[in-house]
Amino acid sequence: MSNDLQGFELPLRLLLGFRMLIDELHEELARQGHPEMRPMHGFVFQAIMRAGGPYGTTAADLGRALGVSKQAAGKTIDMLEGLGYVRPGHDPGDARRKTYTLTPHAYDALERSEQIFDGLRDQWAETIGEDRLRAMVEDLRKVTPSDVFRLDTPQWFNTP
Amino acid sequence: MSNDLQGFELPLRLLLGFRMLIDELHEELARQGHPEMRPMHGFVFQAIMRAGGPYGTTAADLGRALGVSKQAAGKTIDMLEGLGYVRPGHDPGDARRKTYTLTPHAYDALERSEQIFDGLRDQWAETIGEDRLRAMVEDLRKVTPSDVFRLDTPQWFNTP
DNA sequence: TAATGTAGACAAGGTCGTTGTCTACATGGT
DNA sequence: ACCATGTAGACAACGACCTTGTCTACATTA
Repeated sequence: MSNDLQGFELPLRLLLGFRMLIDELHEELARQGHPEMRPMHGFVFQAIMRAGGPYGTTAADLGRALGVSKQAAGKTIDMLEGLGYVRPGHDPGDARRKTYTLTPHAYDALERSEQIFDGLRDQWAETIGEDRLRAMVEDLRKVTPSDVFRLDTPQWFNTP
Repeated sequence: MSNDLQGFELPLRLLLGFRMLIDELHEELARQGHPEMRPMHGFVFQAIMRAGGPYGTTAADLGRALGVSKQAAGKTIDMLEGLGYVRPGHDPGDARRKTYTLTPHAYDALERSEQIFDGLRDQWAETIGEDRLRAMVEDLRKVTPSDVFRLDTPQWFNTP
């Protein structure tokens, strides 16, 4: 390998780096009591924490945050509810809204993810150096948008 | 934004960096006569060049290279043939093999992609410095696998 | 109070992947 | 030379997940 890639190498390495981290995260999460979590779910949890109002997030909120239809977001929520990661509530100020909030089980997954990511970060720092890793993140911040959550990424690979 | 991300930031920035580059690539490719190309196709082209034998690549070859079934790979090839990016041939040494090779139109897309990526790379270098960009790629090489092509990435987001 | 907009439920359909089956051809051991 | 085994490709059924469209209940604003 590593032949006539040139300009292709930068994007490819970025994707590979991402996939490695996420794959190792989920291997470890599976060992720690979260075998059903999918790569997508981490993003969904973040979106549920951010997108909704004070009483939680609705399917419509989530759909907008993730760039998918409210129906698709609703199905994701159904699955997460089945897995025990979200639970339904309601908004006392608006009888239409069927809100969802993260359960302790979801927060457990988030905390463990945080720790696992920290461990992986340390591994990278050992390999390339703490200063270089810090520089990488800093540089990436400069060339990527700050409004972060727009995750229609799965099918995005197959768009026009 | 940029609040309680911590360990999440590294993978997130890697993904965002990847998406930015690929999105800008395809915007520009669309302007340059390739509006039907999808993010996935670049990987498929690479795989078609690498995976097959001297007479071209079969659907089964492509499926193995991409980590999908031969049927799925076959459908992708059908689409690419419809778009004029691959054309069928045959392997004189094996009558079963229905091979495909890239057309000049596909090579045109690859050359333009190369140029566009170079331009984007230059933009990044202006923002963060040529040396820092070089360091980033170098460092990513150290922490990512060298056998690069395994692109079942789309649905990968939604695996167990 | 009436017009307009949004949440959620339900249904139909599309895209793209999967597995399973069948036939034609290749290959390697006997 | 022959036969068992394996693989390529065509065809079909099916499943996961997304979409659009429609309908009703509730909110909001003129």
